[in-house]
Amino acid sequence: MAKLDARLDLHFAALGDPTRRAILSRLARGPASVSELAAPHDMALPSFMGHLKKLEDAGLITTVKEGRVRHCQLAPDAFAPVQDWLGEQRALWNGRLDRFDDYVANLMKDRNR
Amino acid sequence: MAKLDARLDLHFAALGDPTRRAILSRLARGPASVSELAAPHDMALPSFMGHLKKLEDAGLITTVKEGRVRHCQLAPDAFAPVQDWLGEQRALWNGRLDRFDDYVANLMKDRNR
DNA sequence: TGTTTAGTTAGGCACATGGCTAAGCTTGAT
DNA sequence: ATCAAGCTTAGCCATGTGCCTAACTAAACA
Repeated sequence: MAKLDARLDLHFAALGDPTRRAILSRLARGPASVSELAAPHDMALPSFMGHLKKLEDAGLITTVKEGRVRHCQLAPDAFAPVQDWLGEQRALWNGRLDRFDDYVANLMKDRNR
Repeated sequence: MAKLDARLDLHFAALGDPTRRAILSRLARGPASVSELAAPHDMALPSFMGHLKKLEDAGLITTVKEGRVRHCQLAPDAFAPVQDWLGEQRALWNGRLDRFDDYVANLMKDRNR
């Protein structure tokens, strides 16, 4: 669980920045080089690379260097951990509702006695 | 778009911390007071309150003070913005957006420059 | 009325984050 | 052999984050 936690930390932290979400949206349309990705963002290249590094550290994208160009693409199943966590929360919430139903059911039973 | 962006920033940033995710998991089981929530976390109360504040600022939880006790609960549809964003990404990935949507997205990108 | 309980406010410290410039290093083109 | 393109490294700065302690306020209780 602790390992998963650390991964989720990186995932959510990476997603908590509009520049990085924009990069992901761009990559969802297809792979691109660093400078292609950087072009629409009014930011010095080293700053931009910092964002790419966080996305890669989080496992959201993968990059390969070919010659002097680095190609980037979305990682397969990039959002699976986030989806899974949301699913868990949903399950907890539903469990709560189930218990609430039980509670109400019991109340009714008691009342009818 | 800019407003949604800011909201997503807060959401994801709030989720990017294990303490705060634990709070949400606890609240998914039902409402609780501040000290009930804080009990399992080995942390000074002011530090813990900082986490609660971020969750509330992000709109993930709501709190009400009754007497000297502050009651906390999950906000209704707390995760909707995150779910929506993930849905969008999925749609992009699946290439489900038609040309008009693409056209609008590009327009907006240009406008924001 | 005095004490305990439950938060809150104030302030401080260490480290992370997000931005910059300047300089360096491969690779591809001329 | 030289120059340009495409990163990459190094180092700096301002601000934000996450934690702490100490002192405070406002209920609830005895």
